[in-house]
Amino acid sequence: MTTRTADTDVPRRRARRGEGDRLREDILQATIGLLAETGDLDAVSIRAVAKRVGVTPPSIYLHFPDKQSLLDAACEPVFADLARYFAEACHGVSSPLERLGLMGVAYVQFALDNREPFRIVFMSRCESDTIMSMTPADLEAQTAFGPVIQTVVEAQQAGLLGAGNAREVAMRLWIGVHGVASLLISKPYFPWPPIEQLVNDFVCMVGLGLLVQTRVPGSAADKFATMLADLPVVESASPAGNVPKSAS
Amino acid sequence: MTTRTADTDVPRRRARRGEGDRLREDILQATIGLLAETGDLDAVSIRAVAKRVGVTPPSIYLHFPDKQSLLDAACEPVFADLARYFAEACHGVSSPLERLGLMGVAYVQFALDNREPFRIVFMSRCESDTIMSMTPADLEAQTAFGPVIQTVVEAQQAGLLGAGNAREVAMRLWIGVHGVASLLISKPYFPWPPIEQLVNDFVCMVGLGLLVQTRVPGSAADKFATMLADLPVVESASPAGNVPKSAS
DNA sequence: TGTACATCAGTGAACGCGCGTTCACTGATGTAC
DNA sequence: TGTACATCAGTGAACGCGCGTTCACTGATGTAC
Repeated sequence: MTTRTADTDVPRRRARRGEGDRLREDILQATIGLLAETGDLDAVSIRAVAKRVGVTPPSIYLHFPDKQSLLDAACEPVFADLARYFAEACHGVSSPLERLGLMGVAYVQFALDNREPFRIVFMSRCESDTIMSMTPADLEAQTAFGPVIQTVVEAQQAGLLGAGNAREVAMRLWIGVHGVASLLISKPYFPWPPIEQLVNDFVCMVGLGLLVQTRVPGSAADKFATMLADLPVVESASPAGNVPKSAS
Repeated sequence: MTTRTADTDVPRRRARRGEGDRLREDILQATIGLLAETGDLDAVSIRAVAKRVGVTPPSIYLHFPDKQSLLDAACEPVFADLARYFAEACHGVSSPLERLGLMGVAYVQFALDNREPFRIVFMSRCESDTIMSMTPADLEAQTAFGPVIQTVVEAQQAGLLGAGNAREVAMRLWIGVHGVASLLISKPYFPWPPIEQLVNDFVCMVGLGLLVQTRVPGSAADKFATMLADLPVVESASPAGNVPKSAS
């Protein structure tokens, strides 16, 4: 009745006819679980996954052609998951500027909640060929980057941010929060201040910088000089509230 | 006269008596070279290093007790190298604010010039025990983080930045440029704008954000509201010039 | 209701590989007499 | 000046390991008659 292997964590009931796909799902979950628990890509071997599922290594190959496909499949939902974090963070918030701040916080939260998938997808050099061969448009559509650009555009249209290349502005925002997320993941032992405060302060700083950068005319030198000498008056717009903190 | 191995890249002259340490240096250089050329930590095996030096694997053990020690030794100078980048970037620049911007640019440049060592030291999770067991003070002293904090303090004393926890301000700056550096390294294929422009724009944004954040009183919400409505006048100070660009 | 058979989920043993590391050794180099 | 010898840099073969993957197979499940 039960399938046994010496190396198995849990003896496993053989799937019934037509239920072969159950094992596929179990293998994926085991892979994700191993990634999360060990926090180490090298700890995820075909053998380790098989052992965790309670099955022999060759069984993996009934469902995935090779190891890379398995890893790809385990990381495949990561963009969709991130997009969900974004959507939830923005839910009911009308100010695009505030939404940008909340998305930044959500990005960090997502990274901390999904450390290894995040690490693999956002922090490792080698990617599956699919991502490397994407056009910029595909990238934006499939990597949760599109909503960020869209929100920047909305902020510009609302007069909250000055005009400018929305993609590049979005990249600056991404780059900033990526710094927070990746350092918190790779240097957890570093004597950081409390994470929430760190993230809020950082997002706030970036938001303020972006405001000045896009709205105050002139070169970087001009802006710094202006800021330091005597902050100038620019055409007014409605207040955006506390970007990183309060929702809705 | 020459030492030969089937697997050798270059036949190697045996060191004379008392010159045994020459091999040690060659092994280190080969390791660094392999890291840089392959861009892959996994490509650096004892065997690969030995082959590149033109020596058999056991010879490595005459100079390093194990593989980890070799990797540690190869990455050991990384902080000192970074500190040198910082020093060169700041040379002859009097404004602390401008120096901070130049250090940010230098951090990114350093990362791009030393991709694999940077990756290992700043982007990977596991560290040698020595770093993990350092006190915050040691960390600052030995990781080139100290000069950044020091420069923040100077900027505060000069009235360029508002008062506040200098360590935390320095961290925010580090986090920001780390986002640039790590994304450029791990996602080189991403359709970035020209790197110099990207870095300058980003550093400028962070610098401006920091100015507002530390100098304009009030909560984040207040500051955003103020910025958006009508930028306020704060006590003046001398202009800082174009932070990211001009040196000396 | 019983039986032969096709299907299919999964097994067990083995493959070749490259790895880090060990250990007994070799042979050139320098030194003492 | 010649020779025996100690030193020391480096070798060569082997170890055990875990890896990804292959392949012939087994045996439970469901179906046709």
